[in-house]
Amino acid sequence: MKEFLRTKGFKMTPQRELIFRAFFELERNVSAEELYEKVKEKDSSIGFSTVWRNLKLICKVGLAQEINIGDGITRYDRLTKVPHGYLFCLSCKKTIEFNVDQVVGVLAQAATDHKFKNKGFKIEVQGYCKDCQKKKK
Amino acid sequence: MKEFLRTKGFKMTPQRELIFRAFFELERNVSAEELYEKVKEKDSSIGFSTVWRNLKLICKVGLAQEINIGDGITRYDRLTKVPHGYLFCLSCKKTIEFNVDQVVGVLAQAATDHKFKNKGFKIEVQGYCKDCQKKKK
DNA sequence: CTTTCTGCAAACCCTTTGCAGAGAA
DNA sequence: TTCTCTGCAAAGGGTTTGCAGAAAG
Repeated sequence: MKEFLRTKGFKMTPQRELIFRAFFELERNVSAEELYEKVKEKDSSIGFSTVWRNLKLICKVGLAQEINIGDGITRYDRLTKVPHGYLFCLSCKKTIEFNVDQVVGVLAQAATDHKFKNKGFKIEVQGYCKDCQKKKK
Repeated sequence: MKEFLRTKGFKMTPQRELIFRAFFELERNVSAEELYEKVKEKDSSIGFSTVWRNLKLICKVGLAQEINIGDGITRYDRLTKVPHGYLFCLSCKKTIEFNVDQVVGVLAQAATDHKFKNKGFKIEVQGYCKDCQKKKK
């Protein structure tokens, strides 16, 4: 990781490492605020902007992606295999990734049909996850 | 339209009518700010919050949908046939709708596979539209 | 009359940025 | 030493809301 960052022109610092670890250890997407809270448990002196800037950095080097459901909060999700869709739970805000191989072809075709230069997909299914459906009952 | 709103418990006013007209006459999505500018041309006394609240109202009654590409600006797009995908131009911010009949089945299946209660899709292809590609040259 | 709507101004709240000092390389 | 990084605090900037008066039904 340290090497990876170096090749991109960034340095490694204790805070950075802490933030990266916390982010990648989580199995769900997080907002800057959430990750900040999580990281503060281990280093209470860390600043919010440091977390925020590192989240942006993670996106910049291509390891995560911002997602936005329109509630005004930007969340960050790990970018693994590309591309993939999300099942976004409107209740707990967790995302479940799913394969979209069968879909991208259709979308790429739609882009081509309109002479549109494709730069990326965002495929989202909003609803309620298994767990949240149970809780509501 | 007036009748439609009445059945939902809302009143019709001159401002409301002006805003609705302006919104539906536009062929592209708009931000609250953009629609406000547009509406002010016809009635300069109208307030921004009136426009904003009516845009929310249009969404509430199911005639439009908020879209969000992550630039911090909420845009509103007419909801015609359902559902449909967007080609979203990162340069001019316009959206081009396209048919997603072939895709929704796959997404619905993904939802079912995860016991996820589907409440809506958001299918977006980000990139550059025909016109903006030309301008860049 | 009663309830919703409007316009203004201020409050909100998450996101960004400026800066000076600290820390990597 | 040089350049990036951090923490704090303040600025930004779109989104919401409170309120009193106006208007619809």
